[in-house]
Amino acid sequence: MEKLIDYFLQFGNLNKQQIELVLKNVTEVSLSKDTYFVEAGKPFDQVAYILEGVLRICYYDNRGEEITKYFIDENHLVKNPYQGEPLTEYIQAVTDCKLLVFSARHWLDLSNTIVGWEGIVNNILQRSLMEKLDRRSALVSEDATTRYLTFLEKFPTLANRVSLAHIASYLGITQSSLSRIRKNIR
Amino acid sequence: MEKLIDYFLQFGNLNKQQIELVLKNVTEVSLSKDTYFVEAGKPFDQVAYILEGVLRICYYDNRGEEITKYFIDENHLVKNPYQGEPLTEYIQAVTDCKLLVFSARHWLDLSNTIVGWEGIVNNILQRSLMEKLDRRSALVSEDATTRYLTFLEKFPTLANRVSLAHIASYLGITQSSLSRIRKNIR
DNA sequence: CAAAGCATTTGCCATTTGGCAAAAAGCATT
DNA sequence: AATGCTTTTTGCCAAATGGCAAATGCTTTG
Repeated sequence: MEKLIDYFLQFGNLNKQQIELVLKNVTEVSLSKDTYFVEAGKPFDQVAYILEGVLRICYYDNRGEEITKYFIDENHLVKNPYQGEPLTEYIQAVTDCKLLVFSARHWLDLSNTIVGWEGIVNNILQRSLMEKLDRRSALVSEDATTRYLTFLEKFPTLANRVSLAHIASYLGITQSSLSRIRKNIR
Repeated sequence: MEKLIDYFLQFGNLNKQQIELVLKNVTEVSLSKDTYFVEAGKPFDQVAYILEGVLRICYYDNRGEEITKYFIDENHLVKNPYQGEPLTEYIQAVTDCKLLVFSARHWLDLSNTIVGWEGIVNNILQRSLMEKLDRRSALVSEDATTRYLTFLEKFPTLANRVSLAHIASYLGITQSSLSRIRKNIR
């Protein structure tokens, strides 16, 4: 649980009481590999913090291809960017996961009780959105090999835990191309 | 100026006094085509609303290629996502522009005076970040022709106002490829 | 241990895109 | 109308990537 608090403290201050309140409002949840945490079209009002494991956000494009928009790994927050509206994408466990989950009600309690909570959270979300935007953006202008190399740099721990197919669908290349690229790199 | 207010009202309520305050804090600024509004490495603490024209956010990748991360056109807000820190990218006028600019001080005044201002603004920024992320993301898995076609759909008014080179650098393809694609589409 | 089921690699070939340089087209200025 | 400048289009060829199917490798399960 300490990880969770450390995480929030990076973005703002919390006193002891506030920290206790946060901890009181959270529940540990396990997800096994390949399970969907949330499905497109369904509400997603909880907020989750990843303790262990990797999630991916994905959707199907108009040709029916499954596309991974991004991965989220340990020590990151997962929250519906369009609060209150149903999710438009899937959130799937790529590995077995342990999450700390705030229910919608508990999260609301935090917002109402902790002065500055919204600010802290907005800060977190904005930064993580920027990061994702930057990563996705960079891919657009890179060739396939560079895409994979920067992926390795940015997510060194993911390469071994995530299937080729998922990585390929994140990088926007075919699985066989990715396989060939990996061969050529060594 | 009405546009500016309408824009904010989409995301939250403002009473007459608050609206007046917003209008009092804003200054009209003109930018001519190709001018940099802000340069990488410099502080960018103002907030701008585009009345007319198109800006682009761009940077140089490690091969020195200029990359357009996104375009921002009329009736959108431009703000440093990392408040207080210098900008890491360039903001350039792609056409002649008319902006409404809030200085850092004036913007702060609004935050301090208008209850809920931060909330409105966060809402705006979060949504626009999501939109950009979605657009950039989609490009990753599309082929060059599809990239251009979806660009046309999403920014129908931009195609005629922005140079081929800029569009190509946004789509992540070469200028000549783009030219060929346009030929094949008709 | 064998069989079944996935995940990954490979081969072969078609298609797409890039690189580079020249030509053509557009535009503004005189 | 002629000149110079920038943008866009083309041609030519090389390189990168995709599509598809078969082969190989790995893991799980009975």
